[in-house]
Amino acid sequence: MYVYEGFGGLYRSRLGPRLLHETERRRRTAAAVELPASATKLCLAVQWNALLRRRCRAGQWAETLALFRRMAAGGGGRRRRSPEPDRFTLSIVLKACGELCNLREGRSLHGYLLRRPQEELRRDLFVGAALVEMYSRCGEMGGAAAVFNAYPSPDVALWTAVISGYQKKSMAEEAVSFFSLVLREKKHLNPNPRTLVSLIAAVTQIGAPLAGKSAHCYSLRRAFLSDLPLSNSVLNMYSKLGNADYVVRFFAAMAGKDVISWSCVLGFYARHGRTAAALELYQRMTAAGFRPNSVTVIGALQACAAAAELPEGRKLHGEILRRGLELQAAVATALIDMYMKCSCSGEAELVFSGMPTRDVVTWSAMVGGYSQSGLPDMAMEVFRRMMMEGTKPDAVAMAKLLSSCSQSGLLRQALCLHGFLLRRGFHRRRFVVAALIDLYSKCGAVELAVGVFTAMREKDAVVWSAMIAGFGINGLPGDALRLFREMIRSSAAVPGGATFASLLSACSHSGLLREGKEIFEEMEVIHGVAPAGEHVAAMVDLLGRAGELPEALKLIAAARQSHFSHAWAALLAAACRIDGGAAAEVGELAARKLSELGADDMAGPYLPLLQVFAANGRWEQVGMVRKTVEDRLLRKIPGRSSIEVAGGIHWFAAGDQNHQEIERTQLILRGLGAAMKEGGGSVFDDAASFHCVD
DNA sequence: TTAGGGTTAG
Repeated sequence: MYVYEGFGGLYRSRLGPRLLHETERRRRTAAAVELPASATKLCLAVQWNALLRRRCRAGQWAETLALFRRMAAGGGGRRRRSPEPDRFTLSIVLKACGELCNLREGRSLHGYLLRRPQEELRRDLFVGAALVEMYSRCGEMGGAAAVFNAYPSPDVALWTAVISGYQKKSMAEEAVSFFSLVLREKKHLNPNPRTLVSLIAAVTQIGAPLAGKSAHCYSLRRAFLSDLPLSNSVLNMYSKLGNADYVVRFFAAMAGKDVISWSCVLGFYARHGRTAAALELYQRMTAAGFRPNSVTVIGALQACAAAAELPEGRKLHGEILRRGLELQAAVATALIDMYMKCSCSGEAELVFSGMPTRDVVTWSAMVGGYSQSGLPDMAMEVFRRMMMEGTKPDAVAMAKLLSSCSQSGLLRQALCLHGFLLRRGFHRRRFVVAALIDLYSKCGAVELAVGVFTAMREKDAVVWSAMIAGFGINGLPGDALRLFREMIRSSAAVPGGATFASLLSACSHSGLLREGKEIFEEMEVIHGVAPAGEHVAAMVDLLGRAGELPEALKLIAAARQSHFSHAWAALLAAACRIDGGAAAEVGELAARKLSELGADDMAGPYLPLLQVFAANGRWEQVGMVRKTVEDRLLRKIPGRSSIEVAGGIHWFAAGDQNHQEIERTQLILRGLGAAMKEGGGSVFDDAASFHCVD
């Protein structure tokens, strides 16, 4: 007797499946149907399994479990006779429990299994793997390891399942130690390519390149690298642990490559700013006949975004539309990000509005995009819309919003946001705290920034650097240097490039020449941070402000060529602040060097040069520079200042001669100050939060 | 079993 799902329900037939008519077969694959009680009493476990498997394959996990409950209850018929679940039943139902994160039902199945009299079922490694998978998916890794340990002779698949479970639950250290423990204790077990894939994924997560290399060597010795997923894992490991040489060599040596291998290297280039190499690889890949998928185009879009390569980005957009990849939220988000980074907010908005569904990542890309475009009000508006439409912000969205608000420098807004993130528990995330410290610092509320900094228990280099920078931008270089010393003395955080950039900038703005020189030397010699363009520029600025132009020139001569544009621009700016013929000559030299480097596409550097020539009465040169600016239609982005008064924001252009407006504002401020004194207003009501942009 | 969207400090 056979039981089939068919049109209108379930029916019995004495015919075997081969004799069923084709249309009947089609009906069987139709939507799942409710099981009629009368029909089920005759079912055997095999037949139940077929029904369970069908629901399982359709991803109908809840229905799978419901069906199993009916099976356990004897199908609900009069002669309640429940068939004995076999290894297939158990593994299907355990999978459903895992997918639904239903630990209770999974555990009860495990208990049921242990109570079964059949020894072979309890020793069945197939069921064991399903149990491990169920516990892993439910995040109950103790249970998964216990299943492994309970087996008298576990196999490599069971071992791999536990390692993979740990790794997928971001317990990479545990994955590696479980691998080592079993390798030591169970001599009969040898890792297979799958085991190594999970191990290498864990090693990559931890960021342990030595362990990664050793797994690579082991795979070589066992001749496992013909396994494409394994060699892709090794490639990914090298690409994440940042060794460009290994990535290129390993990729070149790979006998077989697939779209994953190509996408992995493409992503590596994009993440490391090697945008031309990334786009060239994309061309090579398509020329070699590989079809780019969503991951590939995301990598290529990231490269375009990093290089602000709008024409390439637009071409990719066309390709994405042709392949129908824009429906994937990840692809559309990468497109939005690319357009935003290429200063095309209009096109980003078009992509955004065409998306069928948006998640918090998409919204954050819009918030971040408007922030980068210098439109903090738009960023706030998008954030509000996101909240209105019921998408909850995550830590990244908060960090982006905070960083956007730091452009407006509105203390009241900062206080509101601080309250909001305290209520939602984001204050525990270090990168959010760093953004908050930065925000308070830019609002001029350095004491509030210090409060946030002090309250953070485990500070990383970013948090420390944010506070150091906060002191610097508030004209407190002594505090910045003191905090840096404290960071070195009392914390395990390692100062990075940005830490030193903040310190040098703090020294430069306050003219602390000796301290700046010490920091610059200490940076490379003691802390092993090679000076980047911004460090050289800050140092040139510091020397230039102190009038030590020859020393600044020496520093540039010793710098790497890639740092030249930063350095000459800094020297030009510095030279313009000094009177005298020597300064004018150095300024002229710097402008010429910038022109040779092709780094003079904005009018910015030319304007101070005009001042230098004018101050020295070199009118002929003034005329020449002016002509260059006019001929090349160069523009300078005008600076603006804002002042917050009683909730409203007043804007001024830099160098605004409209004294009446300024005086009026000052009057309002004075009036407000007096009113607040009378009313005993708190600092949080302070209307005089002042900020300069540019 | 392998790759993948928006992260923070100047």
